[in-house]
Amino acid sequence: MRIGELAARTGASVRSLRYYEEQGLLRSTRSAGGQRHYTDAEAERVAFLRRLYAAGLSSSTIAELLPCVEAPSEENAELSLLRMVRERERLSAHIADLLHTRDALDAVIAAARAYREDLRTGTLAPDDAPRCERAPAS
Amino acid sequence: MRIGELAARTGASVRSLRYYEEQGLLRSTRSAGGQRHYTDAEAERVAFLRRLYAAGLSSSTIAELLPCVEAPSEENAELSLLRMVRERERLSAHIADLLHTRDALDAVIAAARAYREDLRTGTLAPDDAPRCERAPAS
DNA sequence: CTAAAACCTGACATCCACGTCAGGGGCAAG
DNA sequence: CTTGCCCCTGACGTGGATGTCAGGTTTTAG
Repeated sequence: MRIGELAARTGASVRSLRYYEEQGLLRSTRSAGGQRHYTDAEAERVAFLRRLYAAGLSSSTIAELLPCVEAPSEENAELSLLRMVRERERLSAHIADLLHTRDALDAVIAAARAYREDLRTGTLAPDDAPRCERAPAS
Repeated sequence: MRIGELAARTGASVRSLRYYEEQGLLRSTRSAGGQRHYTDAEAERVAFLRRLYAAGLSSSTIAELLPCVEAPSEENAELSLLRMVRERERLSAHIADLLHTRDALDAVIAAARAYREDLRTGTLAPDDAPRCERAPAS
């Protein structure tokens, strides 16, 4: 398939696909006229790349990991494995942080709801505003 | 405390703190000479802001949410609540996506480990490289 | 008092994953 | 051949959070 179809299938823009190639994350075969052609495998690769981007990995980090996926060998296997494990840890920490943040947001929301309830029932004492940013601890 | 100490305490750069203020996310009192002074409450605020930034919220989004935290009132309460709930959903979706990505990464790692094991035991068949990017489905 | 350290404003620089535009070709249908 | 559509390269624009520098002022330590 050509680049337009790959873009349509994966949801990445044409510009992005060329950018991925430029960064060494994606390959293509060229037609006689120079147009890029891809197989279904490349579509899967793009989906994988997009996941990694969404996980906050940068192009260069992804490029470091790809050798394993691409052409595993004795030389790079250990190094790639190490990097992947490290990225996995980073990702886990990030997820934990986001869960934490969501909890904080929940506390803010709960406080806001309680405040609204107080407004309705008229139980509001002066200066009794919810102090959301001091919600359940860090 | 002055801005340098606040920066040291929160891990944000001095530049960032001034930027937060510029965006209306942080306030300071000024000394006679014009220097910013902060209380412990501001340090907590900064920690809260950094959480929100880490969760992918932009300055403007945070600015939209802060009125609730800051000065809840009848007019903005409903709107802020709505926005917060929306951001909470966005955050949840993002977390789910990251968990998904971590699973994919785990699959890649497992494949790489298996490949390494094959190398050691010599059970490797030709062209038996792990195809990590085709790991357990999307 | 004086020097050093910290702070001020304002402005320009940077990074990164793209968007977008210009100017030009490939390629199938009619 | 022409029309239309998709594609090419190259280059500059963007946005958001932050780095960095210049030139000057305030605060603190000695």
